[in-house]
Amino acid sequence: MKNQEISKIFFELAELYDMKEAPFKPRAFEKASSSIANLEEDIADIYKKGGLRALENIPGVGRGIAERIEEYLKTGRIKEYQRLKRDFPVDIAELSSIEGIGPKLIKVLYTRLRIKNISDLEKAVKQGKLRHLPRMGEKLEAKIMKGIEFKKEGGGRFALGEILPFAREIKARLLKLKGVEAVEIAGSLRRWQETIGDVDILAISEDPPKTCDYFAKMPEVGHVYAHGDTKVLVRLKMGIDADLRVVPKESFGAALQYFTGNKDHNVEVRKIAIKKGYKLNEYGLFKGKKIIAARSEEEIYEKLGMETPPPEIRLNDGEIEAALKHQLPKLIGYDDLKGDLQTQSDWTDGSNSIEELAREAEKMGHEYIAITDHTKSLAMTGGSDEKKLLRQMAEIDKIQKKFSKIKILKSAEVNIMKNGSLDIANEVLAKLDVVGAAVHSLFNLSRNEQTARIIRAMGNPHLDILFHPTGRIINRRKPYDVDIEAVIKAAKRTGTILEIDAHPWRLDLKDEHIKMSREAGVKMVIDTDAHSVPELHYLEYGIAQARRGWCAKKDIINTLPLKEFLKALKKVRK
DNA sequence: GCCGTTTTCGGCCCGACTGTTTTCAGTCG
Repeated sequence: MKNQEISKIFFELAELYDMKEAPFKPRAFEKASSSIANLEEDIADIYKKGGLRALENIPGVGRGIAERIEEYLKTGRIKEYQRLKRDFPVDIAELSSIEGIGPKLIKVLYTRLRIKNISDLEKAVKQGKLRHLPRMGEKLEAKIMKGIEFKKEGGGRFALGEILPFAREIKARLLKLKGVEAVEIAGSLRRWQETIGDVDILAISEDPPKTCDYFAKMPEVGHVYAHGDTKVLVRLKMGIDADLRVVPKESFGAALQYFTGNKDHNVEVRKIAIKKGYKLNEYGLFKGKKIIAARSEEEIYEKLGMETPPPEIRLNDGEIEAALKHQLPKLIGYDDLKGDLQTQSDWTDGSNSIEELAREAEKMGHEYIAITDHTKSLAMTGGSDEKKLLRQMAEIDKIQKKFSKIKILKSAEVNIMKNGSLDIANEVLAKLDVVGAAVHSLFNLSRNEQTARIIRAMGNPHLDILFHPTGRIINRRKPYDVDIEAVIKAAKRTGTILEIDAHPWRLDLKDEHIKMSREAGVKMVIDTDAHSVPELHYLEYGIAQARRGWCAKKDIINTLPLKEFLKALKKVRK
């Protein structure tokens, strides 16, 4: 797949044209670069199928850039890039990944000091050479050294689940400060993105400088990049950056709007404002100097003739068009689920008893909880064989007597074998209330084999739900190679439900697959994959994921009350 | 170089902070 190579070349072209102070071109290449990096499909396939015309359908790609892509696919290079690169034979992408280094500095670094990469840069910094460059001094030199160190530490993006609880704690602490009226978490956290690059927090305060001071001096802070009266930028010791913006009460909605959408969403919304003769910034929607709307997000979007898109979908991925037409879907709500369908008890690798899990689920207001312990071929977890499963079912009958408000569903997370068979006999599966199955082995099968294996399992009339359909673990394990479109088609054909695994390390299906499933008319469930009582509260991550996939309540089967839920399973069970 | 309810030319998102300046360029989000 050449997407990343091509994306990198366009990123460097953007920087190269920035060095030349070319107007607008840099932004055009930048946009094309990020748009190509985010493509799901192999760009070579797009070209093969539809030629230049198809390439031009990629956002930010016009005739000119399409031709450059064609050139690269045909010859393995782009002449314009090679020509420009002759003047700056520098690893531009690497250098600009360092905080504080942009195209102008890269240019000076090379022309004056022949710095080509991070290791050259590090040497020069250590020799104190940077401070003598124009508009440079000791402080900037130190800042760059810091940037190099951070880069070496890795940094990168964190899983949502690692950061959200932490951000909520900071929010709670800020709210306790005197004079602080409101605090909201914005940015990618408010959008519930599966990985988070930094933490954005907004506050209303009677004393902005004091609130900023508090933030800059929190014990978690490792380094302060910037500390003004209304804005603080820090690096937390855990390795993620965090910003605080203190904004006036009158413009809180505008600030929230400004700091929630991803960049593309915001740019589009601001363009709509301009078309209507307005200007939109973090202080409000303006006509000339006059404020038209600022207090709430809703009034801003309304003045722009739009519905307010839920934060989770503010990505310029179709939501703006839908909002302009007043055709945004009504997304599933955070209180809409009636039960959990994947939980592991201490019968296998969970750490709590069935009763403890059921008790907590009941407290959360669930109508049902499925106990889905692993099965025998997952030996390391003490997975159940048929006998153990039957024993567990009898045990659940006993435990059920202690509960009146919640139904404990007999279930299992059955293993899908290499050939696509399930590792529990059909006679026993037939006795369960609901059956889930998943791949836990042989992640390296070829795409064809893996896909065929999973589709064969879905053909089993006893299998209701395919758990974590792609097997990925965020930041740790890539999904196995599987044709997800084929899986979705098979789900439709066989009436198999696809899982949205809410566990913050999994979030599997991911948003675009959820969107595809929904469009194909495939039903889904959201469940926690909890291995302990606290993890039963992970549901919110799954709901957010479903919202990011534009799901309505009706797309998700476990929004149904118990009876209807059971009716929605495969016919063999009815 | 891209793009189109301003539609094939003439626009292109916007502001805070810093460091090095004596009015602003560069970077970032």
